[in-house]
Amino acid sequence: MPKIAESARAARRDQIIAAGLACFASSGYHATTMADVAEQAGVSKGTPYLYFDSKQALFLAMHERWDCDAGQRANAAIASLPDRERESPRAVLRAVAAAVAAHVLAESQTCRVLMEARALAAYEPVIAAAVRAADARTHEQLQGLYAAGVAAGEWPAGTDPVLAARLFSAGMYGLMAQWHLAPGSFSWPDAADALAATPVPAPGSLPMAGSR
Amino acid sequence: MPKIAESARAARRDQIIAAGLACFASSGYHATTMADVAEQAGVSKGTPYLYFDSKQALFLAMHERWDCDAGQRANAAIASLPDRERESPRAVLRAVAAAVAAHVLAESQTCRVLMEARALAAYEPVIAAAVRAADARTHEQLQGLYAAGVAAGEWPAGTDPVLAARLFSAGMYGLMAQWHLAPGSFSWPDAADALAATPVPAPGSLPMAGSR
DNA sequence: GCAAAATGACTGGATAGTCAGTCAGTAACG
DNA sequence: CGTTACTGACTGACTATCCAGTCATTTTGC
Repeated sequence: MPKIAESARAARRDQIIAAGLACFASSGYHATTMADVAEQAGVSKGTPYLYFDSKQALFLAMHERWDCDAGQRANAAIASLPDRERESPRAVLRAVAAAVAAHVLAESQTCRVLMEARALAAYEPVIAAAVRAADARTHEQLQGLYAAGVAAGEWPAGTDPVLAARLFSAGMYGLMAQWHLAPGSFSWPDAADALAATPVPAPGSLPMAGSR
Repeated sequence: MPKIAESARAARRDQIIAAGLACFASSGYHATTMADVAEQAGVSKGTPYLYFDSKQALFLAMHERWDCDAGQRANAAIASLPDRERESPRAVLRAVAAAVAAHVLAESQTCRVLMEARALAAYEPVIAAAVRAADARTHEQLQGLYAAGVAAGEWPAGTDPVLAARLFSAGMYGLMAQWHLAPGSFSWPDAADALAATPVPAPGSLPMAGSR
């Protein structure tokens, strides 16, 4: 019944996603027209709608793809660690940070889309849901790492894994934003590694600063 | 010769900026029309163009306004510290972090606009320039604080003030992004304070993690 | 040969920015 | 002081353009 092989259909879908990636990354979501995407993909204006219900649906598909991609990279980085280091949550976290840094350097297009998704999330509930879901998964893994690290004595006792994970992901995201604003203005690997290695004080562990 | 007093003109300008803030914060830059802004301000569709050349110019004016506001808040927070603490760079940094946290909680509208400006900066060179300029100023102050803190022994010797400042601002920005994505999901004051109190390892101070 | 895939002209709606005209406030003049 | 001439702040209908999504038609794969 398939007019074209399943694989051909998937390939065309990928082709459109790739075109969307190129367009959205170089011009942003709003400045990109579906006609741009179609032209970039070398198909007619109607074809993308045979694979995606709407511009937003195409964007969401791309976001999902990036998410899978980044997760695979991180997992590959963990898998490639020597056994000895894979036992150390801190070493794992640093490997993940390094993998993300490498990913940002190698795949700036997909990162642009990730950043844009976050921006769009502020006003588009559907995109917000997708971003939140991706965030929740990342967060869970990070919390697990920090919790294990605290248990192993690699971070100070009393460190709050939830807060630590939040600060780590916030820092990575902020670094990405800075990188896109001023590419090359700092060393990604150094910054990412510093973030992964930084101990996070438990809240209240230091006396509250003065008035305010 | 002006038909209206200079003060009246400034008031009208402010009125339009305020309307823009409300509209851009609630709907975002692209979804907000100049007609929306005009209606919100209670003026006709042509009036905003008597005060701003374009939609983008209006947005830039708002961004500048926020920037001044935030800087003033931070300076006020520093000024209100007891003398003893004002001598301590770390205490100053924590006060600034607390001020920013308070600002985010009290003025979520302006923060939304700041976030959006960063997102727009990816594809709008004029906005990018404005954001970069604001960033550079912030960064300079933070670096000064960290440098003074290292000199005073409040951060570990060898801490790189530039990297530390970058990680702090990245963290604050990332926290803002998380807050907008899931408001109320964490304690801003705690997170901001942890960020300000965190020591940042010098790059290379720890052995590089595994392969890659 | 037929059904699905692809096409591309088309539509309906939206919007940034313009401009000819209105009107309120000011000043100059008698 | 009252009238008139003038100025520029303000208005809102208008235009030129753009674009997401549709659909009748053609092409293609099986």
